[in-house]
Amino acid sequence: MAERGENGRKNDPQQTREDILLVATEEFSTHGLAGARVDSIAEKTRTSKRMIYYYFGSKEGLYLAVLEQSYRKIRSLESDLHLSNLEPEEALRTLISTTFDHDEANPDFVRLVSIENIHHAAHMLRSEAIRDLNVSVIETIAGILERGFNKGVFRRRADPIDIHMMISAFCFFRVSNRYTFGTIFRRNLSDGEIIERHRGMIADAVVSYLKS
Amino acid sequence: MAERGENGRKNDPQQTREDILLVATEEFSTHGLAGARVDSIAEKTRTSKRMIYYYFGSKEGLYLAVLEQSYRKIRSLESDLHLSNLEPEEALRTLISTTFDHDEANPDFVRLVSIENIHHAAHMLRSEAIRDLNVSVIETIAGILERGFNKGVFRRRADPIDIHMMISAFCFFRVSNRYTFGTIFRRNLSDGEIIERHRGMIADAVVSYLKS
DNA sequence: CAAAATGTACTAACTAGTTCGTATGTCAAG
DNA sequence: CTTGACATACGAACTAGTTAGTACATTTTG
Repeated sequence: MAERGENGRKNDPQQTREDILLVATEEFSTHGLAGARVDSIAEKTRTSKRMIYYYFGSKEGLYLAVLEQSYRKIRSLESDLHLSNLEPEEALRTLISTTFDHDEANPDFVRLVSIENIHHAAHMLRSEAIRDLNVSVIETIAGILERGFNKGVFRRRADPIDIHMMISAFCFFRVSNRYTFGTIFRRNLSDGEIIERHRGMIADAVVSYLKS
Repeated sequence: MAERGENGRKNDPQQTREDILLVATEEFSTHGLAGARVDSIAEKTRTSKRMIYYYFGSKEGLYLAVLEQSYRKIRSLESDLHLSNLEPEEALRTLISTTFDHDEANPDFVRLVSIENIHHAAHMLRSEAIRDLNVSVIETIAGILERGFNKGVFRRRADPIDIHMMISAFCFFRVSNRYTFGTIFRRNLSDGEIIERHRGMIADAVVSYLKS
């Protein structure tokens, strides 16, 4: 296949694309769409600006590709959790922990979503790939709520999308607003002890809400 | 004082400043710091770009002034609620409703905070005015939690900052992530019915958490 | 008059996107 | 298997348009 030449260049389109996307993700997530610099991305890449336009057409095209890739990553993680054989409360707690840990581990993703919201989700609207990832979580939650209610564990009939929002809000906010919140309240939300406490807190809150 | 001249110009520094700030708030909140255009702000103002630099020194200076003004507005609203003569649960529910309605009514503020987080709260750090607005809410919440626990209404001893975060997260997220969330789940979070449901939901969740 | 407030027109620097030319891979024909 | 033609992948340097910020002159106000 393609071996590393001594000095001469080596064609490796796959690698080039991925390299650009990786660098661009970082750039967009730390500077926003308008703040990101194509030249800056190009420099940090092992290829040139020419290639960015060759593969992605425009700065916006690149941004969209970055966004799509980020969403694609979650979708895959989300699927294989096998919660249906767990007790409702246990299943819910597991799902919450997973969401919590995902956001905590992927600040870039969180920041990109924030940025996309500033732009009124205009790019997301144009991407079918992104628009079609509603399914799994909501169905999973709906199933858990249903089982829990039937078993008498949950006394409240709640809307699964609302529950998902409640979970997302907490997990997302901790990461998205880490800096302003941390500054105002002099608290480091990346601190291990606080992470542990918060992970339990959101789970307890949701569960007690459903039980009340 | 200063009257509107027929055609000639009229000096009105106060008004000029405010006019610029108003326009700039809108511009920064919809385009972000880097995306905002000084020329665009100038055009929408009844004065010129020269004045922006005369009063605010630079684009960043203007951005900071916008941010400070936005924070100053909440601080004032927050103070006069007189919650200490209400029953703990009632006081908490009132506080939550207030936060909820504030965020719902001030999407510009929410967006500015999101933007500031993208910039790692770098500007906020440089503004003492903003850094010093931690006090009131936390003390208020601490008082409510204390009274509630002593009365036996709340069974859980919770950290007031954590509780504030939980409330903020929910209220903030509904506004900050309105577009992506709305797009993915085909749900309009500005819908009146949903607003009502969510306002009750976050209150119930926090209260049931504290009671559990 | 002096200081504060304002308008007009300009500039230096930056930045998204392009032009032009070159190297590399591949695949069919010899 | 080797040649050569064609498509794909790539680099360096350039450009046209934009944008933050300024120089200079003028008017208002106390």
